[in-house]
Amino acid sequence: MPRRMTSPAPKTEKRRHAVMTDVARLAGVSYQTVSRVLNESPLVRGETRERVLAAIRELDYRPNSVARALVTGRSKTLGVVTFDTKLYGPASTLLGIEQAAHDEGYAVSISSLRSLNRDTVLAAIEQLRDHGVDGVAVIAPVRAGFDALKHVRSDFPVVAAAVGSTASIPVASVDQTAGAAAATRYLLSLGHKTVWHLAGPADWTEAEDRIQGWAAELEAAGAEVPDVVRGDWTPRSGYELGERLLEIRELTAVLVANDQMALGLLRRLHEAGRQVPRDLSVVGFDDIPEAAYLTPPLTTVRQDFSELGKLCLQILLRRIEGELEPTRVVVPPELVIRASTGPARKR
Amino acid sequence: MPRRMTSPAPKTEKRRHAVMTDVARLAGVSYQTVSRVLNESPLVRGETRERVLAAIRELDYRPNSVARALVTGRSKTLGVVTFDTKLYGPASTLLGIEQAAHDEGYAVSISSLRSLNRDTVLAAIEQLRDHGVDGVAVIAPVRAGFDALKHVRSDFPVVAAAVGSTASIPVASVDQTAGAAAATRYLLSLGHKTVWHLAGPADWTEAEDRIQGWAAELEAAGAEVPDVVRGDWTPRSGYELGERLLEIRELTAVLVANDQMALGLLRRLHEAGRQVPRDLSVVGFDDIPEAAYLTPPLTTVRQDFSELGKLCLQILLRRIEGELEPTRVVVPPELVIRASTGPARKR
DNA sequence: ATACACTATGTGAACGCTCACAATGCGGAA
DNA sequence: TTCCGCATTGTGAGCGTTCACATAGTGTAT
Repeated sequence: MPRRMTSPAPKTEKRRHAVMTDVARLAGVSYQTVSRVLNESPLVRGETRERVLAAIRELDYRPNSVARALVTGRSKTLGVVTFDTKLYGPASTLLGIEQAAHDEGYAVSISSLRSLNRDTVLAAIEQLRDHGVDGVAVIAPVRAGFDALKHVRSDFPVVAAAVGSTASIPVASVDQTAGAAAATRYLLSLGHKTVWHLAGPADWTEAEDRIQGWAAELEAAGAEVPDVVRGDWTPRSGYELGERLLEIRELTAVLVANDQMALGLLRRLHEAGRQVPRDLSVVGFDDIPEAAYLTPPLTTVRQDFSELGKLCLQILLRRIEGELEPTRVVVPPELVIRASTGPARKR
Repeated sequence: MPRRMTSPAPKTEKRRHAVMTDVARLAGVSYQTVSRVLNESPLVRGETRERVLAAIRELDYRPNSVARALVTGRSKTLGVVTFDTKLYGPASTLLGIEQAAHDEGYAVSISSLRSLNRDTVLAAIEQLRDHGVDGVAVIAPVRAGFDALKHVRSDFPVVAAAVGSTASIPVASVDQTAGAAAATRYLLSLGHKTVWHLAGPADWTEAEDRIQGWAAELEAAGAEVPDVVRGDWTPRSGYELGERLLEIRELTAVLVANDQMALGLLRRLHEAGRQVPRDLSVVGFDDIPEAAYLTPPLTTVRQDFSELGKLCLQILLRRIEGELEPTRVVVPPELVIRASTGPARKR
């Protein structure tokens, strides 16, 4: 029985790693019995099990998950496709998914995109699949990413995190519309005639959802719906677009689509000598850790990203188990009132 | 030759996935020739290669990396152990490693710790190893994490990112000492008698390195070395410890160990009516995207985390290739001067 | 011609595990 | 006693690759 490395052992090389046969031999059973113990089969006599477990401990045996994956077709590994993990939202969602996955005994492979379009998302999913993952979660809250998911072969489990609202694919998301509406409602309740909106990029579905919630709330209140101003999520864009907002005479309240832009805007307003919230109220979105310590502390809509990640994972696991219908789960956001909002100033 | 799923096919289930034998059959060669084509062996006639490639395309054949991993013992997957990926530094480093790894054809499995000590780090590494990764990078810039690495069996490739300076293990790090020294030197050059330091937790090696750089620079300049004040990296702690700093009469300049704490401190100073930089100069560390848009824009020490990630990966790959001696690489930081620093005020 | 070095391709085995089924031993019902 | 069923264990095969070696084919120095 010629092994790859035959008996005339070349170096003092110690046995790389114990395998199932080694354990079986030491315990005086067959490899199959070892396998049964490992898989917690009830068909093993208590005493035998003990003997096997002892052998496992003695040899410091670790099951080879690659071999197991080969035969079972399940790797107990999940893939996550992300974009721009420096952003607080994606980073937190990833973390949520990852920790939930580990709790369920899954490893997590990530693939972070540099550019985001249908092809890159699709390619990343395929690559993960080739690496043997059992399913993939996509944190790509742009329309392109969401389109991509429709093109994944339907027998491969995929979920989307925080992708927009109109989808035929399984999705976990924060209710952006409700969040934006709540913030808008709050500002109106403070006496503001209307609320401006510094939005995110048009291809981000969550940006669109926020616009929708904001506009709907204004309309419901009979308030004017101003044109949206588009930023790109960065503090820089908030700063630069502050310029534009400063020109608007009647501006008394602005809903900003994320905290980072709000931060840039706050800076610009400060430079222009505008007082927040005396002259102008500002609401952000996300509740980044910094939000409470800005000047002034930022009123914002908190998103529970780790909850989102958890739910996302649950959906994915169910799909892996074979559930077919696309589940959709929504996490409610929460308005956190701090010091950047106040009553409308007298005109 | 009984296959698992025999000819009396149960459902209209189409063939799950083409395998090498299918390609071989279609191309009229043996599976081994297909393997050779896949592995770019020169021992294949051009015409044969073409035929095989055509068959691969036609069947949409994808090599099964799990099977390959089983036989080669290489999975082309790397593991990354991280802590608190919501923090800007770790998140960015992870991103750097991940993207560099993908460029090299490696997949990346992550494991993010909830608590950080020797056992959790070790357990995470083992778990990744059990899942078949070829090597592991640890982003755990605390002493405990670094201790853990010394206990990993030496035949398994491991690198540390940004772990402190005294190590017998392969490490890529930013030169914290130099960064802190540069910032301190700059403040002294502005005429400040000495510089206070709001440091990070004592078990973080980068916190200690920064303290060391700061203290050394003060000593070199013959300046008094005040007691350090300890924060925990959060904006909250910067805010709360601001209280303590406010009591110090002679305080004119403070070096804060990261931007988030600096942000909290700035907030506290603002509340207390202290003007930055007129009354007090503040320098941060990291250059988070928000730093330029704080009030005032923060002078800080920029760390190139993605470069760090890249280097980290290179070291890891070299180890996987069999390099033995622990390489150590250092990335220089950069002092970014903005508006939170200025000349010392008259006492 | 005969051997000798290639080149190009094929065959058998192994990686470490799980699945399907066979084999063994035992107690109790017939 | 004889047979059946059940609990327990073992055997053979196969997952989809790659590695090591064997074989066939071609040209060329001897």
